[in-house]
Amino acid sequence: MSNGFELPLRLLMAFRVLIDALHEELAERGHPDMRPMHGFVLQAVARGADSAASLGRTLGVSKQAAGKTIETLEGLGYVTRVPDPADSRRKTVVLTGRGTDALRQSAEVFDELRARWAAELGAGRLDDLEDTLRRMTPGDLFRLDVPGWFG
Amino acid sequence: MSNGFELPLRLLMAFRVLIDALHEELAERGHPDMRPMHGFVLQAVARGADSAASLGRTLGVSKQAAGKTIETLEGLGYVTRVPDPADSRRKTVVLTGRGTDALRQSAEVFDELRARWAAELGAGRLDDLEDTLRRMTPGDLFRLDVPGWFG
DNA sequence: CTAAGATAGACAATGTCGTTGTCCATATAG
DNA sequence: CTATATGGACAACGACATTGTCTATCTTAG
Repeated sequence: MSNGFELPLRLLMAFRVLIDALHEELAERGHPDMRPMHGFVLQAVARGADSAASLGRTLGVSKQAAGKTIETLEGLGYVTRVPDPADSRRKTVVLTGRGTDALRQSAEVFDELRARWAAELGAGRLDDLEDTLRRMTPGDLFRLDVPGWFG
Repeated sequence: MSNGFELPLRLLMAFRVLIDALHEELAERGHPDMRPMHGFVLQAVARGADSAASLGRTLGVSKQAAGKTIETLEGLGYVTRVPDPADSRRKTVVLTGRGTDALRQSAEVFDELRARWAAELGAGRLDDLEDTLRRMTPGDLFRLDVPGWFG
């Protein structure tokens, strides 16, 4: 195999390793129905994408698709929609207690996973890894338009 | 933002950076209709997943889904199906000239991208990155069952 | 103030891509 | 030879995205 092939695959697998571990752990902590996508969406909502239209823009999908995703999350109990008093067209998307819990738990698990990596690699090597990745990736971390990108 | 959140996102973005650059370059080299998925499938075919059923197993999807993917790739001219003389149920999937060209070009571009990273980071840091990733990811690189995994 | 345009969200039709179930032809094992 | 497993095609369905259209509402220009 050529050299260059390995790097992207390792990056993807490392991501998968973390995300799979996250969701295994989340399932045991009361969030068995969370999917990788949902974490992204909840993050986006928490960061201000609090309507179908703005969520769609943040995620790089149509507002209709964003609306359906919100419906799904609403069905799972992670968000609610409340009418916006200042603009009666809008329905503001709000994280429920369960939603904020999911985010808090995700953060905890990610911190634990990072600690596990630090223990295995040594803190220095992990810091180096993060520094290197920071140098090779765009600064704005939250371009979350991942959904259909791969197909 | 908590510390642990950053690592997985950076890993994913680094992967995206490479894959986007690859396909931008591939488009200019005569493969504008290649999608990220297609590279994975062609790889799998080249590595011996030469029937709908075995491709499905390798990719972690049903044989029907694999069959449709093969049809698509066939329509794009990357593979052909030839009857297997030893087993008249099977139709062996074979890379066309265009298919092998796509793989060769991908390898070239990945090598160039890796060289670009080496130039920017220094060869030592890039080697460190790859070593670190190798330590944290499974050995068998070609578990390519990526398709629906994210949903 | 009013008219024009932009925006939020709902609804419908459609496309893509995965799934399961069924079926037939063919290999393979007992 | 017979029973079972396998490869591939076809059909029905579901998840999830798309575009287009519609109404209600907000915002801006004149």
